[in-house]
Amino acid sequence: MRQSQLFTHTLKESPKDEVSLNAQLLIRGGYIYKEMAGVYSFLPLGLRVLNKIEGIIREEMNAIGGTEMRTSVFQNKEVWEKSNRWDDNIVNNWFKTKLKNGTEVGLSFTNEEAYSNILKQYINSYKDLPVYPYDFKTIFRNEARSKSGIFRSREFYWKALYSFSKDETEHNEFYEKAKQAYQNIFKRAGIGDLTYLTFASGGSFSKFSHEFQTLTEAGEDIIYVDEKKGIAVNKEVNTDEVLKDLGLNKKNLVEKKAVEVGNIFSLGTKFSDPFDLKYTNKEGKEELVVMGSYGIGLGRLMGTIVEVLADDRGIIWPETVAPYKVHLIDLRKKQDDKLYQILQNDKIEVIYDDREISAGIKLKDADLIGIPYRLVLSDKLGDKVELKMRNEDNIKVYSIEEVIEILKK
RNA sequence: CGGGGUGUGGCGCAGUUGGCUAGCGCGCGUCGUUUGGGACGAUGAGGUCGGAGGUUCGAGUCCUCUCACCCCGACCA
Repeated sequence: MRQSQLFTHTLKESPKDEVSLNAQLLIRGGYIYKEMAGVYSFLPLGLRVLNKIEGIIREEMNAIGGTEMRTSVFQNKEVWEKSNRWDDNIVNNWFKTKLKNGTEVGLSFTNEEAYSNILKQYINSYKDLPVYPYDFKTIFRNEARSKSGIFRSREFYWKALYSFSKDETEHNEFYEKAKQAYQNIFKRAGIGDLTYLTFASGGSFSKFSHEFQTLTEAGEDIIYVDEKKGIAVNKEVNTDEVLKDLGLNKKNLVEKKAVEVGNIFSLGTKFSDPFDLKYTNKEGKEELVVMGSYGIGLGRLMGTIVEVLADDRGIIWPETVAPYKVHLIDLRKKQDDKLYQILQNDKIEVIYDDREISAGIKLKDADLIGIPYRLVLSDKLGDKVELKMRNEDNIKVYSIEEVIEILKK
């Protein structure tokens, strides 16, 4: 990508209606555009990051047997009445609209009903289980108040997987796998060290649900972390009884603010029951399917990475989610695109700052945009090229051949 | 939904007890000089002050209504 072709440009100052660091940097860097409170469009750079995150999640979900599909955004009132979640008095954050003929439809705010309803048609026998369908899609929640930049928005892109298992044992087996997959995701996204498996309230079918909470002052949640054991409990379940259950000692817990980047929980038969989602077991008897739910908000994850890793000069993307691997900056009087072409031919993702503007602006922009490898071409370097990592201070000079070898790794 | 605050060129802001042609910085166009950390000079374009109504000789400034945005709280499958 030639930066001269990128229609976005950076902002020196933050828009006044954004207080949170994640939204400030993402807007200043040209990653997102605020449409209204709690609603953001993703610009070219932002979409690339979102796609990278999606790729990581997809790989991890597929690795544990997930099968990707796409549920509709419009939702059928009758389906939701089965689980008693259509009524606005019960679920207060629905967006609803009407067809021309007056039929009410809802806009997805979660996916349990859609999946339960669809899978009912395909699950008949124990031979059909277990299955793990999931999707990425935009969902809508009419939050009373959106806040914290892209942490809590009214429209957001998420991944939801639902597990359909024959019994508790089979469910628990998958649940543990999912837990591990989630940890892989956050590790690969560069926030593994700050993300804690956190015990939270479980609802009617299990003692606990599990949240993945990333430590940051920008978070909305309070958690209590046992750093040695590497786990945490959410404030909402931080009681003596729970701590005893988990074998945690109050003295080892530290109170922290955190943001929930993912959560998984066991649903038991909460949905299979109202949807009459049953299968016939080996003995010819009907049994209810045991379900689980596994969600991640991609925008929130993206915001969290920004929030946690940024420095005072801008964003610092981990290579795994960066929009490009390399930011090539040409400071020479006579610019040419030779190195850009070489990088392109070697399939190294590169954004090339070919703009005819001052060196200072290019360097400042590179820091703000936060791409991991920075290559600088300059008249004072001759045929050599300078390499600097966004998250390091030292600069090294290499020949073109050498730097290509490094970047190919 | 309760409380507090803010709306003035693309972005960030100033605008006094109502008074003349609404300013400043950044950004943008043109010319020239610059070229390793958001360069400098000259010159130019761009706003009708969130919206509607009202008071007044006169409203960015006062009043009423309204919309949007931000913060705190409540809420958060």
